Amino acid sequence: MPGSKLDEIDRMILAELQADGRMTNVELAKRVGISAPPCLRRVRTLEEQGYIRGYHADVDSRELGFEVQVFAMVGLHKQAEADLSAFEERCRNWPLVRECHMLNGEVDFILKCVAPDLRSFQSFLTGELLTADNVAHVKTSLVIRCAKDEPGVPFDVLEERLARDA
Amino acid sequence: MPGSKLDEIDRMILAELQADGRMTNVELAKRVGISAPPCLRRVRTLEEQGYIRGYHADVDSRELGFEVQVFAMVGLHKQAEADLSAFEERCRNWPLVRECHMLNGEVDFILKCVAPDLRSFQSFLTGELLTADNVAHVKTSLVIRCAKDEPGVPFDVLEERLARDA
DNA sequence: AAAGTTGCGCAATTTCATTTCTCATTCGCA
DNA sequence: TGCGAATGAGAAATGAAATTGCGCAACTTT
Repeated sequence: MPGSKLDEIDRMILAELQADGRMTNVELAKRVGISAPPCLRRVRTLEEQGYIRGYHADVDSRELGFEVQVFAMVGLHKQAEADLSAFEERCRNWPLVRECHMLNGEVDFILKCVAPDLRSFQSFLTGELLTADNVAHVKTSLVIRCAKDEPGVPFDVLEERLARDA
Repeated sequence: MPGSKLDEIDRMILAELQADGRMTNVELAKRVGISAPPCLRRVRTLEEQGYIRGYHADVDSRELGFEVQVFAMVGLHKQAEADLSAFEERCRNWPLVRECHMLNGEVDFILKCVAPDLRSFQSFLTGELLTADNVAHVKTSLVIRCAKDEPGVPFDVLEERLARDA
């Protein structure tokens, strides 16, 4: 069933695959201490139950010519659900917007954007984002450098917490 | 050599592996239209040259009990390089901080944090972040919901751009 | 305590990854 | 124009991994 609890081995599997998504199943099985077939069954189950959403290569966007990363804080005029959804849908259709999170507080959304250069970002900003319907104000901040970028779950914190609650 | 330009096939490989990092090499080769051995060689080369930084399972942190996501805007008192680096190093050692980006403008850093619940985030905020050396002010925003989360490169934009420049 | 359920490991089969060779194309250079 | 050398593709072979089927043991449930 969806929601059935994970045991120690499942969490180890998730941690290993988060760290290296292309690990072979036999290597994974060795690391978590069971044989390959049950290990593969567990992985499939974790995928079906949604614990694993997918696997992705981590591609260096700067190497590919996307030199610019920007965080954009967006405020809307109206915040009825229909307005919020409409803006989210627009974000999903803007390829330069890679993330769109709705926030509490004065700012309604934060967007993480990429662009080949400052010029094309400005073009997107003035031509698309600022002129989009219902957008009240946008404050942008250029990313100077990135000190840490590890999307995912801090499994060490999770284990601590489980140990404490036990 | 590092820096040698990518051709059409290389970009297709990157796009495919970004979309599905566990694709088998034969499937990948079929999709990009070459045979398996040269395809594997290209993948290895892309890895060595740093175009591919790694592969990761996309694990659902909410399913694992991390209910809370927060963006934290951090300002420091002093911004000499040593001060900036020191703060970055601290971020790398905080497991709840998953991303740390240095920004231009009034805010010095933006952090993306996760936590099991609000209480443990508040505890981190007051006990660690706010009391850390050189931290002047922190403004936090809770993530209400996430409309888009697709880290990586918009390959459609890349291809457009290459077609235009050609 | 018997029956059902769950999950493991072993063994066999299919599929894939990886290496090795050979061949075609391209480019520099005489 | 023609001769290597280099680059990169495909074909075949080999070894490793993924996947399936099955039996067994432990734990629940009744």
